[in-house]
Amino acid sequence: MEHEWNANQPIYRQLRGRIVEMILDHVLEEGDPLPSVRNVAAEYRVNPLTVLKAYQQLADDNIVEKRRGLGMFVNAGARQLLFEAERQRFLAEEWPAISVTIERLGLTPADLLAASRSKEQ
Amino acid sequence: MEHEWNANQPIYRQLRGRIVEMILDHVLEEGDPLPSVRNVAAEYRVNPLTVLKAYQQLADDNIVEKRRGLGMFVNAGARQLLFEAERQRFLAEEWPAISVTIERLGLTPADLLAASRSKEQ
DNA sequence: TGTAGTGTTATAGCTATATAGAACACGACA
DNA sequence: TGTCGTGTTCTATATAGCTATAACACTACA
Repeated sequence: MEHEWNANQPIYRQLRGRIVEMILDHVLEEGDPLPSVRNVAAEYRVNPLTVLKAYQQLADDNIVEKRRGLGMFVNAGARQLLFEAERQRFLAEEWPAISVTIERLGLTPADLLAASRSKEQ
Repeated sequence: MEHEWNANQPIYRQLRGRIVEMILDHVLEEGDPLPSVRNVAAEYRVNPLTVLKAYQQLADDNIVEKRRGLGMFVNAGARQLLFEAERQRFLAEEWPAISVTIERLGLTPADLLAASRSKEQ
C-alpha cells in the first residue's frame, strides 16, 4: 500500500479505496484480517480515528466484519460484491466524464497506452 | 453549465473545471468575459467568495485577467496553455489510475463505449 | 452627478476532516 | 490472573471549505 496521500480526497476515502483495491487484486482474500487500526495508523502516520472511519464505511457496506478484541475480517462474497459495485459506479459516475475529457484533449489510444506503460516502469 | 455540485471535490474546484471546459470547448473564446462573480453565485446558489476562489486560481494560472469594474476576461493563448497543461496533467495524474481500474474491473472497449453512448441520450 | 454593472474585502458562523492523547471493553493465550 | 493484541469511545484543538451579509473601489454610461 502506498504511503502517500494526495490532497484531492479526504484521507479516509483514499484509505477505503486502497482496501477495496487490495480485495479486488487478491492481496486480501475473503476471511483475511485487515491490517489493524493501530498498525495502519502508525505505518501511514494518520490518526486511528481516520483509519476507523475508512474501516467503518467498509463495515457499513458489508465488505468487512468487525470483531472486537479480534480484528476486522473480509466478508465472504465481499469481492464479488465490490467487483459489481465498483464496476457500476465506475461506468456510471466516472467513465462518462473521463471519456469526454479524452475526446476534448484529443488523446489517441497510442497516447493512453504510452502513458500507461511509462508509469509501469 | 451544469447546476449541480458533487461531494467528491470542493465546489470551487469543480467550478474551475467547468470554466476550463468552456474554454477548451470554445464556449468561451479568448477575449470573452467570464460570467460575473455575482451572476454565477446567484445562478448556481453558491457564495460569491467560492466563485471568486475558483476565478482567482484561473487568474493565478494566467488563464484569465481580472479588470476591476469591468469583469474577467479570457487571456490570449489561454486555450493552448490549458490544452497542453490539461493534457499533461491528465496523462500523468489521472490516466494511470484509471487504466489500472479499467483492467482491475475487467472492462472491455465495448463496455466503455456502451457506457459513453448511454450517457449521451 | 447618479446609476448600474463589475471586482474586492471584511466579519462572522457552521460543518467536515484530521489531529493528539488517553482510557475502556473484548478475546486469546500463557 | 496477567499480558498483549484487537476494536471502541471520549475530549479537545486546528484547519479547510462554505455559507451569509455588507460595504468598499472601480468603470462605463446617461
